[in-house]
Amino acid sequence: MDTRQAVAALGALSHGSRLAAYRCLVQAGRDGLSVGELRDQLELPPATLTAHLNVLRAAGLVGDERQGRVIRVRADYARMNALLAYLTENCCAGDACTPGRSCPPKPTRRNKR
Amino acid sequence: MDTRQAVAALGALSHGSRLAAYRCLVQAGRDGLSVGELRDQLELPPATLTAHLNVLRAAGLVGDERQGRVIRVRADYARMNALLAYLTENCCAGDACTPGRSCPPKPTRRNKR
DNA sequence: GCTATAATTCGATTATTCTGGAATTATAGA
DNA sequence: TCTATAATTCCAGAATAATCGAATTATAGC
Repeated sequence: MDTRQAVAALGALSHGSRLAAYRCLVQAGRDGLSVGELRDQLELPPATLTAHLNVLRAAGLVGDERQGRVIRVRADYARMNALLAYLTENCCAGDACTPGRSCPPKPTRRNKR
Repeated sequence: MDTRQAVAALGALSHGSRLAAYRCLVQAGRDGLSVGELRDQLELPPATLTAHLNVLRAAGLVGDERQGRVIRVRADYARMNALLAYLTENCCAGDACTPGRSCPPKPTRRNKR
């Protein structure tokens, strides 16, 4: 995972509704949830939920599969692991921190966020 | 760490410049860096850097101490550990995930983000 | 083809964040 | 006290994100 992807993943999770959605999906396990089930849990209007899901999708944190009329959404565990690994490697805390990494070059003008 | 704090921390890190700043501070270790040193590394205008630092401060990810004219900024490792713990506990990935947690109640109207 | 249901995209509005120049505050040293 | 330096706050404009009703697309079943 590179910095760009980490920023996208962090941004995707930095919203109460999206974090809640992601947690529901993690808790739901391998089968995930349909969009409708998620909607019942989170009580969001359809367009709003879709917008949030699109952010999570773009960040690669969830994947989905159409099953007939229903779209089943799943947490992408590998992605979350990659994010945790990124944070641990690059932003790790306390005594276990490995020094010696160079300060990253400044981000490119576009897409800092 | 509660959800509110996690959202704040994730939001603080979800920006290229702030993530870069935080990484510089982690890499700098216990002594941290002065704001001026950070400015040299990141090449940001003073007001912009201060604004970003204020976000990191509000999220509790960095702390600072005035030393004469200079303000020395340090990464708060405990906070990052708490964030990693939060993500691991609530959004953990793959086979090690502990099921059985309940889907969180929907966030309050104000301050979802 | 028709109807019903699931979910999305479209489009417009509102809210929030980002950015950075200029003015301000804080401190050190002469 | 005066000057210089460090960093901040203030403020406004630009950019981006959030929200969600209405229209649209996709699919199933008859």
